[in-house]
Amino acid sequence: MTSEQLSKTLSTNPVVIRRIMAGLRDMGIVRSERGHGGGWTISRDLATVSLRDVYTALGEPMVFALGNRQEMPDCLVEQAVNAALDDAFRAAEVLLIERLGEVTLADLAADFHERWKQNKTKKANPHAA
Amino acid sequence: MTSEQLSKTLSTNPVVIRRIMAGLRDMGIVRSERGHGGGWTISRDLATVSLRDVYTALGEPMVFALGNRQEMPDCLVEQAVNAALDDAFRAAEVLLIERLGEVTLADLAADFHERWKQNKTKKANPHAA
DNA sequence: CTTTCTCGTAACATATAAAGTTGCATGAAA
DNA sequence: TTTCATGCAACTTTATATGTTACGAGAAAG
Repeated sequence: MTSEQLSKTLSTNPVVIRRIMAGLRDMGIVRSERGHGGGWTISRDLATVSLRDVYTALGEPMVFALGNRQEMPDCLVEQAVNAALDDAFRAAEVLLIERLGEVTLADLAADFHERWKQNKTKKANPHAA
Repeated sequence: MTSEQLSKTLSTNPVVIRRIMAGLRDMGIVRSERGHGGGWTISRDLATVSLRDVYTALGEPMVFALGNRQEMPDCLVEQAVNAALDDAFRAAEVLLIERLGEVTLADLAADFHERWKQNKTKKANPHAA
């Protein structure tokens, strides 16, 4: 698919798509081709790509909205608070990334197909139990 | 202390202090008094207040910077991704909050005093091992 | 009872970062 | 050589958190 097509599907802008896909391309998850007939193609078996890989490809963006704080403040109170929060945040982040590593894009595809079937059934029989 | 004093200590604005302290007050962690000689006082034993209580008092702000997404999108792909992410995020959040519940303000105070002593020693003997 | 000091709160302003946009260069196929 | 695509830099817009101003209300001091 082209960035143009993807951006319409996702209600955004082709350049935004390219920005995001660039990370995935550098990790070898997708490939891009220029020129006529070009666009984006998947270049790996979906079963070999985990959400953790995607997270890494996207530059490991900040996981937490909280705790966007100074690394080594002079304030001793702040230091004490940071030490406590760092422990907790680090533990939570480790668990999160571990979980992301357990889900592959193939899993997501399977889940999607499941939902797709459910959806068709529901549309045919809107009032079924 | 007054909001004015606190705001100077924390390099911010008195109104910001009041906004934040309002949550702590509603949870009974601090008390505010108006008028001459008023200000903020701690109203509970620090050993009975955990970081989790503070988190709750602050209105349980969003923990994660990622996944700021629609609850039940029409897009089945988005649904599948959300389901996977929700699992992971929920697990991480549970762990984080559990950890926050294990740290009391008294713990932080003790840690602060430890740092304070260290700091004094270092100032007296800057080149000690 | 008037002044002074404080919080409470709403409304407004500013700053920052994420998202979106424009423009143009580069490469590839028709 | 025209058309279609990505690559990339620079700029604009938008959203949100933070900071600010203004004023009302309560409480103590004089």
